[in-house]
Amino acid sequence: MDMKTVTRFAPSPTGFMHVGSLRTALFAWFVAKKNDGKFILRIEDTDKNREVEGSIEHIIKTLETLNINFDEGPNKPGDNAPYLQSERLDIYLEWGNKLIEKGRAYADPYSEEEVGEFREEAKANKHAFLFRNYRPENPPKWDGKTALRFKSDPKPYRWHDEIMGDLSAGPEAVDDFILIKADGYPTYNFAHIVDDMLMNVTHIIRSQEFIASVPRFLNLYEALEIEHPVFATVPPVMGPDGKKKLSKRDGAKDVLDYISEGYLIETLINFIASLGWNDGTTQEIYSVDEIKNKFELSHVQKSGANFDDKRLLWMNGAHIRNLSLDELYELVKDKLPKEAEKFDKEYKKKVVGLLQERLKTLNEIDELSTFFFEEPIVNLSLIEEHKQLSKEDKGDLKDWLTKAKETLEQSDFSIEDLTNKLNTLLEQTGTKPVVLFSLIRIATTHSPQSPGLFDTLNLLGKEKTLGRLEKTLLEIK
RNA sequence: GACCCCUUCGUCUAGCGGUUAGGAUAUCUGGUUCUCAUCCAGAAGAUCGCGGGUUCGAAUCCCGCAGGGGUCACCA
Repeated sequence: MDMKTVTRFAPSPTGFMHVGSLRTALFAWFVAKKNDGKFILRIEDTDKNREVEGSIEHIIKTLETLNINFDEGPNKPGDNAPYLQSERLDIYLEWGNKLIEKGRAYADPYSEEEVGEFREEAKANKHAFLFRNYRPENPPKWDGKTALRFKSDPKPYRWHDEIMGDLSAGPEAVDDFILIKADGYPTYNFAHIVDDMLMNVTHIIRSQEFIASVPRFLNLYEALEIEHPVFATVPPVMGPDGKKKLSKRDGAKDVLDYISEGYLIETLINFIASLGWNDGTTQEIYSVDEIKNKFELSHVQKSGANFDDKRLLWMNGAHIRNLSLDELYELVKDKLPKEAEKFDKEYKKKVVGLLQERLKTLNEIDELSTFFFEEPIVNLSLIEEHKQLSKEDKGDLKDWLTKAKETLEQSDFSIEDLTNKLNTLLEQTGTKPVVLFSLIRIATTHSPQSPGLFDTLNLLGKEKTLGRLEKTLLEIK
């Protein structure tokens, strides 16, 4: 018997993937890969009304962008094809008929409206609604034009969940539910059980909205005379207010948006995995491979976690700093200012190197590197609003800047020489570093922030530095 | 109305009968010749939701309660 671990991610094609759905996919992927198993992408498209066009492609694109590679899926057929439930209708019919033969399924003689009335009635009497209380005595033979309903065998259940632990529920949690809808499509409740069985899925990793349905699933597994896979229920990801599940309405966004905003794949995976999972140590920053190797369902938190984007931002900076210069350059080379294309790769790489420890997102490279590629517009307000420089006399400032220019004219612009000459100037002018260095820094970058002065001047080079100083001197009256 | 699950610094979390309740982030302070950031050092921040028990001893085990979340669809 093949005991290979098989997990699946089974989204419905109703839109993009957000943080919550990505986490479920990630955990399933980790379980498969850690155990050298198989990861399947299955699309649960059994509700035509809710389907959003293009979302299957979008989900696949998301998984591929994040390198969450599945072994089988709609565009990667294997032993278990097809992977769209809408293409497996004959399979569900076959298994539905088996249940009819066993006396465990029957044609639902009621219309949706009639069932709705039963429900209202139960609600009015403050009772829990159970369809089985309305179960028809002699249901008609099922002709496939009405709903096929499961004939439940109510009983209490105790079961184990790899994350939630030991769970239990009474017989009131077991009811007759629809297996196949009047339109011929199966419900999730039926289709996923049949598919997981046929695809040899060993672990069902799903979000917690299904936990209340497990007793009904257990009853169906029994009726089908099959063993159920390992269950693992992932807690919800909450919105920033911590009140409710993160939803699109509360600002949950497309995971791909984070990529286009300059977050790294590694950050996203590290961050989302850390929302509920840890390895018991104090480590915070993990590579994807590390998580894959260390991941354990038993170490997943039971309670919901808040999505805190400040922590995400910190983690992104940490991952950016862990990158080699070559890796970082490849990631940001297309995000540099337009003018950067006029410069050679070596220069651009040096700019990226100086900015690496300052980046929180990749996209910040544009704004932070502008003055390395474009001639800045002289901005004296940076001097006027400077804590120290604003206290100095304008004439003195002009004098010091002139002397700085004269000094730099003599420099070969190596970091060593720049350091020596500017430190000497510091003594000659009797100024403090905060005054002289800030002044030169602003006069050459006209930017509220930059890398260190010597690094900046060294990279800008003599010609540009002197040109900018001259331009600034002309503006100071 | 019924059923189920959850509850440790603001946030993410460690902890699984004996800890000064640890780490990270966020916040604040100081240092790193200049800004921003990094890095380093430090501060503050949790009566472990509340109330009972069991025990020599409980954040950890048991029972209530409260708060939060989820489910009760011909949606997944």
